[in-house]
Amino acid sequence: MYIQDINLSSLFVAEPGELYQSKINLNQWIEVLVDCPGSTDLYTYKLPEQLEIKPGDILTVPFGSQQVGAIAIRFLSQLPENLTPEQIREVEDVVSKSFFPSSYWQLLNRIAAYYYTPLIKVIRVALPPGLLGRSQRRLRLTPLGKNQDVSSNTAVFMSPTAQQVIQLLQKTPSGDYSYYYIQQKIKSAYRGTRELIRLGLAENYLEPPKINQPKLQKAVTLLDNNEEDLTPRQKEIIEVLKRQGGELWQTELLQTCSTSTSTLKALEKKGYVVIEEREKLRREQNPSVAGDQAKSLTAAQSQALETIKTLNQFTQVLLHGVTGSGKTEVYLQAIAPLLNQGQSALVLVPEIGLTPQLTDRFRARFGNKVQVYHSALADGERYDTWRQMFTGEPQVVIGTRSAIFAPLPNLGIIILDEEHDSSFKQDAPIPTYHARTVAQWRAELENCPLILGSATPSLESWVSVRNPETPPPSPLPASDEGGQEHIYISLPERINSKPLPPVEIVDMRHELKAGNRSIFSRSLQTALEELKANKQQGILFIHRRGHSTFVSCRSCGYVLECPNCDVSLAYHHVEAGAAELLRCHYCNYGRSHPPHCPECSSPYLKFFGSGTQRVSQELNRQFPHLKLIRFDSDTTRNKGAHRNLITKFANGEADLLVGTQMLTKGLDLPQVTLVGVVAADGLLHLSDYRANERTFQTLTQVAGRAGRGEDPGRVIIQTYTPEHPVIEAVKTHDYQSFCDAELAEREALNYPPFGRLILLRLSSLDPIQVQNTAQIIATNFSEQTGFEILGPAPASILRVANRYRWQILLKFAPDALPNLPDWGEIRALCPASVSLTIDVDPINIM
DNA sequence: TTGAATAGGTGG
DNA sequence: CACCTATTCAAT
Repeated sequence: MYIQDINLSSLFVAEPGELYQSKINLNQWIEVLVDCPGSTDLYTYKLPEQLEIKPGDILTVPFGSQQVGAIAIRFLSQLPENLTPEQIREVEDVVSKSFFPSSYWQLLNRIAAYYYTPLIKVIRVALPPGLLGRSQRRLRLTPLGKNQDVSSNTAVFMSPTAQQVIQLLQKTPSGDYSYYYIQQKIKSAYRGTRELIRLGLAENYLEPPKINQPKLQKAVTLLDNNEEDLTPRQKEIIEVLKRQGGELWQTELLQTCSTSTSTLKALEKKGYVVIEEREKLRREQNPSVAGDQAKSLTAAQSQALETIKTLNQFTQVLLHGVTGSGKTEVYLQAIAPLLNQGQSALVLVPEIGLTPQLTDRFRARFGNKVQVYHSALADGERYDTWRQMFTGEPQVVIGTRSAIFAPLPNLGIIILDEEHDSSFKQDAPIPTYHARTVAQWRAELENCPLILGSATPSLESWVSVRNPETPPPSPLPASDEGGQEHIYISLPERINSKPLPPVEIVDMRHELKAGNRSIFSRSLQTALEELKANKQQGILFIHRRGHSTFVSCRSCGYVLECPNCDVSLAYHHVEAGAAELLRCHYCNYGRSHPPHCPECSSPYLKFFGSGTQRVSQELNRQFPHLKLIRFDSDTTRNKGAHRNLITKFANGEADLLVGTQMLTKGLDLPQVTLVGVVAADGLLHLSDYRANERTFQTLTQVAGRAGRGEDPGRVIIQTYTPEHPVIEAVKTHDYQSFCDAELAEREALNYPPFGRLILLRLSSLDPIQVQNTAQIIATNFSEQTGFEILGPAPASILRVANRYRWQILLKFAPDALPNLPDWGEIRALCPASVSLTIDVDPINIM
């Protein structure tokens, strides 16, 4: 059922020359992969006369009763035996003449095989959204239906379901919804819809796939001509055009000259200009940045740069640089010569919205050669950026996880910044790929270097350079020919010889004993007091957003819970006057905060646990003179909000930045001297095998925000378990000893990077059915050998958004290529109501 | 995904 | 048996 059945490796996507050849060879048919779950086979279509189609093109084809997206795979000169010409339909349209090089196809195939995902789904993540369109069955009201007043007794008689459907449709101005939506809203709606159609109140239609189109705009181009018969007004326009390099968008020209199209048309008639439609690239609007020059490097930086510059084939480099050691400058200078040689660079970062500073630096250095590509772009922008990459222009693409698929034809280098970050791993939907793993394959296929940069490398990357005899898991046999494949480069010091900030650990148990019941230790309080006096800035790190993590009744102990998930509701304090809100952080359910306990009616409801809001309130109370900015996913929801908040803070409009995880990622604010962690324990006590690693990384990263400028920094971490080895390691900035201890533990239990994991996630609305299915699958596994089975076990939060979740973890020995289960068979064990996701190399196993 | 076919259930 | 509803299957 998976793609191994189709041998696509021979599948070429052919070189340009061959294509015409093929056409002349009277290929009448083409095999395509259709974008439909559950159909991984190739389907044969007829090539229409008027369309020129080649393998690799993205198509629209009729499939059953609908139109779906498809990818052309290969020509066929003869029909397969089981098909007759009458059964074959014609390709509907060519959506995009894409032209992936063959290494790109190999990459997609490898991902499909490794992550047990149908190839079409891999293609879907690689393409910008809206290219693989599909038609939609919709229902709309006829004029008669729009004017039908159901409640009046003059109305046509109809059944209750039909009434429901027509009322739903009448609520929207267009009177138009998809069948799918109507069926979600109204149970057994199809009966009602049929009735409405019969009564002539509604009609059903097939909406053709909407596909992104290049945006066309009228452009005016100046032609060489002697300017004789021109009116003064026309001369003026020609002058403006000349000054702008002979070409302008019509709208802009009209605006600058405050003229009208008729004047332009007159000029066109006289043969001075041409007006024609040109493709306009939609790009994200960004404030322009001043240019800058390469900075001088420290000894360690130049050594790193020299090493990287000599690499001209696939090599994986771990660039381990402490926070503030200037990794970005090394990236910039490594990329510069490549661009001059006509090659492109791909830079992956954890979350682009969080790093406007990084993109700004790239823009300042490389100007418009920098393209930003990530899922938060508007579809049109994303599509245009993607198309633009095919041109082969040397460029730098900065993007998040999915940018690893950027179709750059001439890659000279791939860089993963903050490579330890877990947002490089996709949890859902499938393929559950890790951008680092994919980057390794891509760099290998493109034969270019891969730079993994981090102050706190993942144990996987660390092991791959430190113990070369234990290679990281890879479905490929390690190729030994030529050159060293893994290199370790260290930047052990901050630039300008700044020291790493000292880390003070505060034992909160002592604070309580000493009578301090505030959430801030005395030490942190003093530091906050001093902040304003010294005109310095600080960062406070809190593990959670919201106000309180749960609300409980003081009389009976009742905890307010989410009706859809097995978690307590978090309290969100909204602006004064607005309703107080309880919100579920898993399914986003919200309700108002009740005045009394729903259980015993006691009015004494108490908030427990502190989030960013609570801490902000507390700060305002205790330190009213400190101005603060809250920085979490509540306050940064809008586009550009990160940049605004950071700019405000950088301009000194606030003294303190209060926020969550986002603070740890790539902030470079020289004025920050103080970093406080309100409670380190919340991070530490998460029960999966990576909790230690993640805590170490987060704390080290957040600590690294302090003391990057002139003034020395300091870090205060509050905890109830100061003796914890991770806390100790953070205190001494000792990555090495943390690693040694952690690796020993992982090795003993065969956890990654020493063993491989595959997690099966099962979920269903029916609690009994998931549990049974999980049991059946696990039993089925137990007959096989070569791996260990952990579970089945309920997920740590059994129910999320009303779905019950169970999981089975498979652990494989490090060396043995496991006898993998037959996933088709496993899937067959799942009833339709239970969904199964296979997560290869899972990171989140909660 | 969706429409068609089919199997299973219910009331007349 | 007619009618309704849920489930399964095929699609080039």
